[in-house]
Amino acid sequence: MTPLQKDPAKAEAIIRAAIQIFARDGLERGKIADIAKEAGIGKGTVYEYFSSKDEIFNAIVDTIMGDLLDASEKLYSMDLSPYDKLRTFMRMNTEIIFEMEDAMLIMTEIWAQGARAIKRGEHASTDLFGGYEKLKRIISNILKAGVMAHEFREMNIDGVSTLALAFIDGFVWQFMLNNDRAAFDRALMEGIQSFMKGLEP
Amino acid sequence: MTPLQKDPAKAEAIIRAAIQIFARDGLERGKIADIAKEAGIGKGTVYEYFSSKDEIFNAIVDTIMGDLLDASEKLYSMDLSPYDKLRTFMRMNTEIIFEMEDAMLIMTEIWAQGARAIKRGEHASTDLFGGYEKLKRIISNILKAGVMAHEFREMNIDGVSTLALAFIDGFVWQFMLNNDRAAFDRALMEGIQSFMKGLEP
DNA sequence: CTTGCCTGACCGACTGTTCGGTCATATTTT
DNA sequence: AAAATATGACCGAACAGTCGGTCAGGCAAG
Repeated sequence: MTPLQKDPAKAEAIIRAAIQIFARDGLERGKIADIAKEAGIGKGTVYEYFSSKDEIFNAIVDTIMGDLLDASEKLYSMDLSPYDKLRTFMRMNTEIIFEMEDAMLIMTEIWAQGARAIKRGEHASTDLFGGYEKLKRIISNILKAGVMAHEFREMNIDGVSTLALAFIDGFVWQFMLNNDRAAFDRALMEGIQSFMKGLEP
Repeated sequence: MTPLQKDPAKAEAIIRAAIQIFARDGLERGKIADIAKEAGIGKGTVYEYFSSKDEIFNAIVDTIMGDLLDASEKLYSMDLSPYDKLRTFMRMNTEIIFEMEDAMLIMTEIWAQGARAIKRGEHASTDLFGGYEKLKRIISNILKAGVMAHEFREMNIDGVSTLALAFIDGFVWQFMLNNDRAAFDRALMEGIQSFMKGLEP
């Protein structure tokens, strides 16, 4: 449904261009014409690959969330102690998202859009929330294993996994403004340390 | 500059209506006409009080941020131990924001808008970031006092205050989706506990 | 010739902002 | 007190600009 067969490389190019344009101009102000120009194709061609602007949003979410989930699942299946796994999860996801600055700006708007839709009783058109739930489940599993192994204290799993995701999300956001990579790394290290310390038995 | 003299009550009514409409439809899709209708006045009258849509955004930010800062500063000046002060700060702000659901949806979009502007080299038109800095400074001061009093461990103040704000922000966001107040309270309690534990000496 | 991708001019819907005019109220005049 | 006048808050029709999406024709490949 999303990227029709045809030339998959072109579909990807459109998505890349769309991420750039939407990050610069916002979801509403970002013009299809600009995306087409950025991708080096005609406006009409965009509609050969995506039937509407909304569908481009969807494709962006799928791409980004896919990347994030792939990395997380790969990490999850590695042979590490729960403690190290969680620590690495936090650091890795924060850094991945930080690098994807453009995408992050877009995801935020899409998230808000979805939240509004849900408030209205409709269901969000994108599957952003589903991806988020999957991430949360991975964290929950790591936490459970850690508690079982007495590496972490007893805890309300749901509360802490919420905290973990809040951490990642909020952290990146604050550093999106002042692109000081060194300060980011320093604060991230301190933040993760503090977070992990809060889980000790 | 913002609310002209005229009838201050009407300016407030416009802002209230605007928050409602923008939260429902988004910043771009939210129509001035709808705001006017919601406020029970004519479309043209809106422009007697605010010279543009952007200025309404500004007024919203000032209102919300003002409330948040007032509460925080009041708490800051209370006679409590740094530990209790921080604990209360976290809980209070999270709850205030949670209650202001509508405003939060809007702030997020405005934040993204500002981040894009900054990325482009312009400066954000709203003063959202300034308010955020003020909040951060309050937290930093509490933390410093706590370290001094040996209630908290030695730490990178900036990293932890970033973490604290990330906590509040991210936490509320996740619960905006499933309006389960009981679950929110449970997770919040666990989250704060975990956070505070991370700061112990 | 046929097929099918590609294109950009075009259409129509939408909405922020403007502006000339209305009218309730306040102020001045008689 | 009543009439005349002035004020400015209020209004919504009209304007002008913007864009998502369409489609008739171009072009390349087989």
